[in-house]
Amino acid sequence: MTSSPSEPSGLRERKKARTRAAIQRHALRLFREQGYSATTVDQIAAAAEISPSTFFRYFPTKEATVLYDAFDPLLIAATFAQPAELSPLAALRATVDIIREQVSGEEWKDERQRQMLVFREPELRSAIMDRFAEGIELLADMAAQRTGRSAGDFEVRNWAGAVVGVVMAAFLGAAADPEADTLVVLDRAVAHLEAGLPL
Amino acid sequence: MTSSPSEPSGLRERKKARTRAAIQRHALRLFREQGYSATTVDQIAAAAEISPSTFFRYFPTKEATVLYDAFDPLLIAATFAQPAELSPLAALRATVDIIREQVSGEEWKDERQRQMLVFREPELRSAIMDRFAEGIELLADMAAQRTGRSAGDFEVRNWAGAVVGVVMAAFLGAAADPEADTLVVLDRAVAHLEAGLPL
DNA sequence: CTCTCATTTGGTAGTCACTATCAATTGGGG
DNA sequence: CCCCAATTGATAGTGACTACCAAATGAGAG
Repeated sequence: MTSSPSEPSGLRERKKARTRAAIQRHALRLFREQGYSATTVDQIAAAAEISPSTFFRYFPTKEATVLYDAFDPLLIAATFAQPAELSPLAALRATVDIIREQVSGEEWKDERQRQMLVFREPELRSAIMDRFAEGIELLADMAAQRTGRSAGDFEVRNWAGAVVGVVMAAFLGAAADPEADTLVVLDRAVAHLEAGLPL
Repeated sequence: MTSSPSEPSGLRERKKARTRAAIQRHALRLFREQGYSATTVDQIAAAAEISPSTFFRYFPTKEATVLYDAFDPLLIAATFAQPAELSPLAALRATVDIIREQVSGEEWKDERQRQMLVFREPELRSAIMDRFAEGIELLADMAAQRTGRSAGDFEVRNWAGAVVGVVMAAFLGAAADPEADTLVVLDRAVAHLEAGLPL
């Protein structure tokens, strides 16, 4: 993985990337050690050896250091890339499988840490919940495309809401249990939804 | 310390209730007139003729002035009060009907205003999304009670997630459309979910 | 009716996230 | 080697929110 858009690759860019990574690393470490709200931006900046001003040039908010999800764009791209003949739910399931294959154990361990932090800290949780709301739009678009309906269609949006809700419950549940495997929980959740949510 | 709950008593309590209502009223008015983030707590306090210190004695945060939902406890109580033989979804539908009957047109108009504000303002939206997450627990409890399962049961929680997701989508959709009737949208959403979310 | 006491209030000072701005530094191309 | 543009740090604010203290006030006791 080099660079996504044009061809930047100067020494300058590499330094920026390193600074960004350092900020994020120290932020996560401090959050883990002292808790999220007990950690100030100044502390993070000091640990990363930059000025507080510079911190805000790399991240718009303190939240953003934890909230940025590297897998999110990957996940979205993978979902849209699934063969058109798959049903929306089948496309989703295929996406979960892709993540399982492509993400290394090490990466996933870090991601789990991040998830537990985000879903437990109230301040962070409300922020991530908002992203779930955005997820409804995304899923509605995907389902609309796959079924030939409009993205504004009530049933499409309602379906997307249900899927997001089920995913939310899965993440919330997985975050509460340190032993849980998010992907397995996600699989069960989709399967149960597909079966019509029998109780 | 004689009695804490349900004290209808003195002039002191009435004044407090009036102050609280005044803060909320002026806050909502200012938010509507100038926007949420452009309104400062000091402005609200000035409008309500109290000091900023006093503002925070009545509301823990600026958000709280809009976020408190008077119908929420009513709704919860009504749901749990439904006959035990109703299925969880039937109990939910019955609850929506109760709201429709019990809430006056005037109250509902105010509530609609509040909903549109909360679901459109990003800062407020993330806060309300968090309450939806809490809603999962609530619904899981309700469904667990009604089906004789445990509240921690995976399928119960997954079902609750789907319901909350569908309600989220309904509110989000209704907030985006000034003409929409939230309760009607809610009815359609539950019906569609009950039908197994066909696309 | 008045005295006392607990509650309520306003004011002051401080912390922290975040914004705006400006001067100094630094990397890179010519 | 030098100049330009990007990057940085420092300074000064704003606004939400907390901690604290001292003045005002309602309510019950005498």
